Amino acid sequence: MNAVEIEQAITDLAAQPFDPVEFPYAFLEAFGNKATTIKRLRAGASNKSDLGGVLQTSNIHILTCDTGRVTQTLAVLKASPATVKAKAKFILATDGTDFEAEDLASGETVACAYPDFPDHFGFFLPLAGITTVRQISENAFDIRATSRLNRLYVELLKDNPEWGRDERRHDMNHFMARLIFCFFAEDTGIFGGKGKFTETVAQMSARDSSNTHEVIGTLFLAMNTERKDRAAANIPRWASSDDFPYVNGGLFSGSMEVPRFSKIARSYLLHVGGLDWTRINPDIFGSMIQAVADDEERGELGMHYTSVPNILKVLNPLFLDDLRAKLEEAGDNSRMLLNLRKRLARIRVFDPACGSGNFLVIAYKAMREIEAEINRRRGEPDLRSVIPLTNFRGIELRDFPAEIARLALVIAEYQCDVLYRGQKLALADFLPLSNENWITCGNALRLDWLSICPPTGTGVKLLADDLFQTPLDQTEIDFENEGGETYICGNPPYLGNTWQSAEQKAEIRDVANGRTRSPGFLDYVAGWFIKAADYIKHAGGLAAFVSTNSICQGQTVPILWPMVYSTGCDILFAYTSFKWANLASHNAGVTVAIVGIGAPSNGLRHLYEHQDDGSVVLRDGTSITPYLSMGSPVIVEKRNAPFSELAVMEFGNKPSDGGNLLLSRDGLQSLGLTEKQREKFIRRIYGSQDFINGGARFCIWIEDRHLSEAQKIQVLSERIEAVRALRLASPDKGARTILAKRPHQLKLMRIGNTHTIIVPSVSSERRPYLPVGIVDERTTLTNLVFGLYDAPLWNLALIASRLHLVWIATVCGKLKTDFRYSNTLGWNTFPVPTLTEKNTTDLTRCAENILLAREHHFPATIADLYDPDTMPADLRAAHDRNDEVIERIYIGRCFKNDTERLEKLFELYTKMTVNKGQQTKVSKR
DNA sequence: TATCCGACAGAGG
DNA sequence: CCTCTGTCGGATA
Repeated sequence: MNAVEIEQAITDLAAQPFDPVEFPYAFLEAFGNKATTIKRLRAGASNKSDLGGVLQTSNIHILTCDTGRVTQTLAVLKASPATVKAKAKFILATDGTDFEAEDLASGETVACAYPDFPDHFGFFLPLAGITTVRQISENAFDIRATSRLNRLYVELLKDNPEWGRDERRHDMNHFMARLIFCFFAEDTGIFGGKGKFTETVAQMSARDSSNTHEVIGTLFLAMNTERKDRAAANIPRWASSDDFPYVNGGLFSGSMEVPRFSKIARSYLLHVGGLDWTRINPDIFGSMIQAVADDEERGELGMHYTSVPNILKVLNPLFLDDLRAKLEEAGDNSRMLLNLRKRLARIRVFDPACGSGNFLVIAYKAMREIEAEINRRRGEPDLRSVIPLTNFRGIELRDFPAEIARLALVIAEYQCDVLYRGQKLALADFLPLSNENWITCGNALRLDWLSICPPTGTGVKLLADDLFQTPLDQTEIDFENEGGETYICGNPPYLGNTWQSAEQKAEIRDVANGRTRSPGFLDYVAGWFIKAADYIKHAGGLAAFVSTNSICQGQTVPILWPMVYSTGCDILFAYTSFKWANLASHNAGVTVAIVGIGAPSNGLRHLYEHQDDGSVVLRDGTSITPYLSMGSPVIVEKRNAPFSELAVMEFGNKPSDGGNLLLSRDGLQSLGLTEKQREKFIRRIYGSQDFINGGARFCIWIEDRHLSEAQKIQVLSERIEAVRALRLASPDKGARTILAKRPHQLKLMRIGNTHTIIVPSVSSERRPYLPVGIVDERTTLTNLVFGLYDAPLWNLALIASRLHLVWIATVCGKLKTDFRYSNTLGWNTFPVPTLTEKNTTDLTRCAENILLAREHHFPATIADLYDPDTMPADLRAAHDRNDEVIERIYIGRCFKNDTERLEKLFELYTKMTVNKGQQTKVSKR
């Protein structure tokens, strides 16, 4: 169960009549305990209570009691030896009127009226195993609001199905945004009297809900009508009082239609309104409720939000750090403080993938904080903010988040005013809302950013080819940015090339606009980097995005980065790969990097390197490579053949067999072949898994000349036919046309004559060396490993070196942060000095020693042997020796560290690409 | 034809 | 459940 589901469950529980016997079980069930767990507690088997209550080991001790004895009961629970013995985290006592609980670890307590205990659900979330993310209990309000709005939304769509169709979705979303505004406004004093909106709806609408939509519609109309015009508009007195001011700002203009409310929907509405909306966090809340309007995402309601610290990883280096440094520098100098304030007023923040606006909101809040400090130092604490909300611009594809983004900014502005200037001044300046809409709903890759975020005073015209896509009113909004700065930021969508729609591919191709031959390889997020670079070329500014880390790896680098560099942009700062946490259940954790680009300046570049232990180390330097390492930008292009005398490395066999040609050990047994048949028709096959963890797989291996003989064996011919059928049905043209004609074989039929050196394509980053090994002439490879067929052993020594690992880790792609080997990107590009005969002899011996050391530990697997915590000393020594021999060949001594290794490799690579010119095609065996 | 990638995916503790 | 670590096959050039 996720937090939203739990909130719903305990809200339901609190609404039911109190049953002292059932309550403990119902409470535990609401927190996601399984029926069987509850059953065992009921039966008493796992109930450790010594007081007649319910005590779940390592969780909670619950005791219901007679009226008026709650406090005493809690004390009894605390004193109970069973509570300690069962390591309970919480104790809870209630009589159905009062409710008290204590978190025994922190000593924090909750005491409230029984019906209000769901307000404290965040307190109990550890019961559901939700402890890892602190934020969720800190933002309990946002989850409750999300949960209740979701119920309302779903209920309304049930009653008004036509509002769920595409053409009415916007109306529905706009309606929800209006409601949220009203809930916020009624609790923050913007409307007269706390809870005035909800109260009015409750009073004026019939209990049977028949006229709820009319009451709400009337209130909306009032908020869209200036006082002086209300009489003429026939607005009834109850809606036209001072309690409901003129709001507008586009929020209450447009269609005034309100969906019809069932009785249930009406009660949900009143329920949502009952929350204390002053506690809303516009940044968190916004991204949580996005899912409300998304049919596919609704199952993970409240699970997707970007954490504030992660957003600051973008915003701080982008411009906030600099502003704070200037504030520091200004000290109490009134003139400098004034200049800084003037600068703040002209800063624009532009998020071209703004979602519900959390980057914008956080940037806005941070700037207000700086402004407030300036005003404090200048003795002007009451001064109206000079930071215009309209300078926080966004583009969002989805309608509902776009609505919410603007609302979130409006709420943030009000909250900042209250915080820094006081409630009274905040109220005085709040209404009416500005009429402009600074959040554009549309496709950021199709819209012209220069017209949505136009640089003023530079005379840049709209780009003609995008003009037709741009809503005209966007270009008419004045920016208060004369002579100001623009900062582009955000977390755009990532989508690998395999998963993009034709539409999305076309967008990327159009954005690249002929500047690369291979736009088809780019991740969708690359479009934002290219557009940002183009924007900066015309209008200046800086940009930083959270991005899948793959844009700084492997094949993407030579496609994307030359394009960005050609606009005159450079990487100014970056965060290296880290896991981007959200709470979605099946989310394995996407690995991201943050990259900031802009016109080069003389200033230092900042590289924030994530270390293995989770800490971040900041390194300053003059240049950052597109692989996010320190150093001048070298770009490694893939090659079809190695430099110099390295052996040829080939891709493994792709089965494309639907499991018919590959066999487990058991599968092989069950074929029931004779010894002779096995000799002829079966080979061992290795994938990465098989090699690293020591599995055993086999494959059916039928040479063309043995085909007719194989077909006489029924088990084989059945499998061959199954493969033929599968390949004929494949969406892959190659599989249908070529592979289906030889269904008795894997895609390739490569196998060594004497031996094969193999390298797994993906392996854990924890290992200190790349796993590489050697297999015999009866063993072939899947497409998950690379093979050097019959290659001299010294090649293995090179692959097993620290030097090679550093190269692969830098220039190849990654799967999350794990090593992903590539022959074209990593092996064929690996720079090696010319090797003498003595060199190869020495290296061969090193390779043999490594293999021998491994054999001493038979039957340990590669995974066992190369576990950094338990790697055997003799194997480590063999590798040390190997590294020493290799590094002497490179520079006559050992390298000091990986940084030096990489520098040398890039230097050699640059030399070799210049000397060798274009690669020479080497014929394959 | 060869091969890079995955807002992942599936196994295991 | 959360942690760990590499399958599999489509899309590309």
